[in-house]
Amino acid sequence: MKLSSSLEDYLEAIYNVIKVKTAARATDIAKKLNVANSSVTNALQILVNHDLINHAPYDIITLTPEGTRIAKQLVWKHEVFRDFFTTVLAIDSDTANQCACSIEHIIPDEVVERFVQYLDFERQCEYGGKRWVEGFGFRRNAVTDENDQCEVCKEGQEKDARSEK
Amino acid sequence: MKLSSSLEDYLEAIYNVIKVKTAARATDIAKKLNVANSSVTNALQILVNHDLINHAPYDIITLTPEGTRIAKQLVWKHEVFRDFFTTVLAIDSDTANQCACSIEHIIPDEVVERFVQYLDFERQCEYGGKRWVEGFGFRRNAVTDENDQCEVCKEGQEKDARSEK
DNA sequence: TAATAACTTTAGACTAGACTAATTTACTGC
DNA sequence: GCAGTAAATTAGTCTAGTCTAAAGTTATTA
Repeated sequence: MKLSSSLEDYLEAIYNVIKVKTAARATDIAKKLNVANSSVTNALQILVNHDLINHAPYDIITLTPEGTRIAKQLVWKHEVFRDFFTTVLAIDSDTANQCACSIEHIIPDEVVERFVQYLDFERQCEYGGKRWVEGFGFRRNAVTDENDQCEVCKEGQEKDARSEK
Repeated sequence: MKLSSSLEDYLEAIYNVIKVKTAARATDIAKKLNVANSSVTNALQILVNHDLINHAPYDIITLTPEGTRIAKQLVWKHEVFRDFFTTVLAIDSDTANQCACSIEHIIPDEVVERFVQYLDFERQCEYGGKRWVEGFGFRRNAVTDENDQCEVCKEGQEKDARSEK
């Protein structure tokens, strides 16, 4: 039962509103997603049919366990991508969020896992960490001359040379 | 004049067919994109209206200069992402292509540029290159113990220690 | 408690993009 | 040069997702 990007957006928005307000109203979602109220009503009915939310007409909106599970997964993906874009690629936070928001519906779980592992490594690895350039992200601006070698490479090579003596 | 993902797919498919066959036919595109012939006809009319392809009914399909420009850009994005997924994250080539195919319509140019810079660095940097694990991609499996340090980090530290003596 | 405001839903229209079935056109081999 | 086949187009249908406008429901407050 694969949800469309659009329905995933609704579900995620509901989750995010509930995190702050304990229960969501249609208007909250409409504002958040910048769509008409009637579009929300429409989406809610579908999500109810899929047993992802609890919602009677004119009533508040809450998530079912399954809805919560899926929403959390979406939020997780969103955060992983936002993180990757800002931390590794040093993309500004608005663009990073926008990109995350669209690709989170597309990239399969296994691939997101790889992003997580990669991010973890970057954070744990001494050498990786050292190469992080404030405001530019991991390594992005690190290649500084025509020799195709960054400062860290050169340092490394010098050390290699010394330690091989 | 932003094209939809779907129209971009058609344009890219046309480009790829033309690369091999000098001119494309509707059936080629239909097979490539796995859609009905009539869907292709439909898309072609829109692309003609946008001056991205040359095509008279029942005739062959070629790209206009503008169409070529856009198609090339799409192919470029596709390749950058495929590269990133296979080379850095060590995703299998099918999945990598699928992911590339969907996010190429979404990620803005500036962000793709960052991916390129990142890939370039990974290829140029001695230390980065050394950490590439065959079959697992750059660094992915490099963190091997509870000390949160990979082999390369340790090596590096040992060298640091020796060279500081 | 009645009026009003705010919210929600319904009804109906529209668009993009796909499909099938029927028709039209172009090509190929005799 | 014509018959048969392959390809392309047209016509019409369907779905998902959006919208506006109107009507219905709930909540607030005088």
